[in-house]
Amino acid sequence: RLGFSFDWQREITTSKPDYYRWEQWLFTKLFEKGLAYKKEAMVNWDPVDQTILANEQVINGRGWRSDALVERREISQWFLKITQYAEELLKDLDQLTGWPDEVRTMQRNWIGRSEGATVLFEVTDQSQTLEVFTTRPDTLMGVTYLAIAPQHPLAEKAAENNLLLQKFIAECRNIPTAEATIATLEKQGCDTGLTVKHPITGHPLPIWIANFVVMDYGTGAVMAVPAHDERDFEFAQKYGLAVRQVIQPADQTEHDFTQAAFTAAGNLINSGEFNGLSSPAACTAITNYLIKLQKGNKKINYRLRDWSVSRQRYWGTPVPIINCTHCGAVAVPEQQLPVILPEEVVFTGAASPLKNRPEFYETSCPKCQGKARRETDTFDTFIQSSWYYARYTCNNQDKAMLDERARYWLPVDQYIGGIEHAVMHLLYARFFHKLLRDMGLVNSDEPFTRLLTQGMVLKDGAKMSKSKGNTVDPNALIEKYGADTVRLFVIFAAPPEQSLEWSDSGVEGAYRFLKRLWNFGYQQQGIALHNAAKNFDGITLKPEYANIRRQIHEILQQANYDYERQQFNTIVSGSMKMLNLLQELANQQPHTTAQDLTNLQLILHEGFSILLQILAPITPHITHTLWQQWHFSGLVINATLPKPAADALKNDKVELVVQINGKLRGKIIIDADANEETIKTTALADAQIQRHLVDQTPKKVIVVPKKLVNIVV
RNA sequence: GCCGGGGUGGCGGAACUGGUAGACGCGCCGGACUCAAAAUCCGGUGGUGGUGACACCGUGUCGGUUCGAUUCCGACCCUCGGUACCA
Repeated sequence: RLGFSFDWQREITTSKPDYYRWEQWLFTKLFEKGLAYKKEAMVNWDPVDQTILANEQVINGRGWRSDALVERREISQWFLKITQYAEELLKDLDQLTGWPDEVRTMQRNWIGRSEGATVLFEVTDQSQTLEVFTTRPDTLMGVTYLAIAPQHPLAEKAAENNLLLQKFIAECRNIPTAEATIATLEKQGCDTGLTVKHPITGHPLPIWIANFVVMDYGTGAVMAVPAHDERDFEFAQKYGLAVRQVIQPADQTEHDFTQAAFTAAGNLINSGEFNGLSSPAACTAITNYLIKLQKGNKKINYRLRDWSVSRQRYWGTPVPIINCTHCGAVAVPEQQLPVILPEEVVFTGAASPLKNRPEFYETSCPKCQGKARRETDTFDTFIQSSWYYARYTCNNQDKAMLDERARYWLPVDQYIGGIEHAVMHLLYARFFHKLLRDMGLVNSDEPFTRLLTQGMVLKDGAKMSKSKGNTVDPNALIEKYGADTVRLFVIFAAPPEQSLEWSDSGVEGAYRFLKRLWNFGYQQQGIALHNAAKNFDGITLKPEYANIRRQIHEILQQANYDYERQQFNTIVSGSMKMLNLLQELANQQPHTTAQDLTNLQLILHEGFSILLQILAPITPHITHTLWQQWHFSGLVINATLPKPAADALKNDKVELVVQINGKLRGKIIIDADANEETIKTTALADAQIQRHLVDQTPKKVIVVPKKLVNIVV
């Protein structure tokens, strides 16, 4: 009813096997290529409800329903190797010029490429080493301790005969997995009693377990340089660990190391043979030295982690894997796909019902034919949203995931979605597109050429949602005001990227405008008959008419620009201005000479056609009817927005603002082609300006063509 | 915490590349029409002072650059989105 144009023949349902079978098929191919693999990962475990919780379901460290303290648990999960595409996902952001800059920046930061080095520390009295990654090898001589994650194998080993450590590690098990929680945690640590040897000096350094070191980033261990890293500094202050300065600020100023770390680059001191080197030079020198000692290497590290795609939930695409005690994880053969999710299941309240359903999980190994167990995990729903755009092109293809139609249509010209999808969904979709490309299913590098991220709809300051009960039913509004009013209001309320505050009185305003438009169209209909075949060739308008026609074309010019930059709300305000202008002009008709009436009506005729064309995409129904009533040719919906006429935009007089010291003090009207000297003289001679300049001598006069004159005194 | 937005009249918002702050609309005030109301039309509407011409202040806060800052720079406050199992 709102006049949207959906092609329902292309409808897809991601929860049906004819859709999800293809992502099962893709997964088995990725498994063969080594791009899908299994590893242990941390989840939030609710010990009372005996279930895995999403981060959203953990509130202040407790389960949202049971209120029990959440525990971390390590379980085996399926991952896709998105990190193998990290470099390309990063590099290709440069070619996405049709995307908002902030989205590209967020993705760049999310991928988080950093160049640095790995350093190996030998653990004293143990035949093992501890590897760390650092972006600041120049600070190596300032390392005073090492910090490892509570889940690090070395932490567990150190705790074997240490009750204090066991207690600390146990406490850390109650930290939820969300990054925001970990990052805002009070920093806490515990000395393991173990030490490592500094790779260059051989000095012993203590190893601490720290609650803020995460296993997922780098190696789960960091070298701490409290003098030159804020977090290390805070930790060292708290536990009385040494602070050793090795970087001197480049401007030779003294830094107070009792207050804060000095984190900028500088020149090396207290670093033996590396003294005097600048930070960048030292990074290279120290890394090379470590390479020579075989105690380190250059390394590019990414913040981006591999994508965990298994979920221990029932409603989803079953992971197409069979676990065999002899053969390990085996992909379900193509001819056995899809693995259909049973829909008649019994919910027990705890684990996924698939786990209680032997007829689902009991199967045989495709390789050795022995007894085997089917995976009961399902896919993350981000998988479904990562390729649906491609499936629209060939939703009825039952022999393949995609066909030549996908290669014909893709990439998507214009994609629209909420800003909340700026990173995850859009990064996963880009990743999937590259996977599909590498399998020959699509032939472009990126899925979406242009991206518009729209804002949320708010009511009474809060996000409009069913759960909050603050929704507005569009049907009631369409019933009362019609589809065009609803469309116009929504477009007029805010630019699409901004959130939109719903207001009922705003709807009234939109309705009023359309009524005025309709009335104008009806009252002035007679004009259409006499002007259909006419144009402005050879006609000279009197100045006030030329002025109105110029304003009409200026609005048209602005509308062209606004459609281009997708700022639709100002197109509506432009249309309102234009109707005001036309109305004003139409009201003059009874008081006009016969000679002028012809020209006046010609302007109205042209102006109304422009107005309808500007509005057509926003209010298609009313403009369609008015377009026909006025006998304009074809259908307005097929018309392309006209460009402004050069002769209409021409203006021989321009208004210039006159400022004194940047303050508005007057205005002058002057010939458009007046030279700078004339402009200056006219401005200074202006009575208004003269009054302000009493007893003051201008020092300088700045002329900005077509805009203003600023007199500096 | 970190990453990315946003903050302008009573309200939604406009101001394109540093150059007239508040377009357009809502609301409100006054008027016309009407027995009256609704609808419609006309006028006014950032604040303070002034009869007035006009002056001063004003774009989250504080500071800076500039002839000139909503726009650029620095610091901060508030708020929204994301933070890898909400999607």
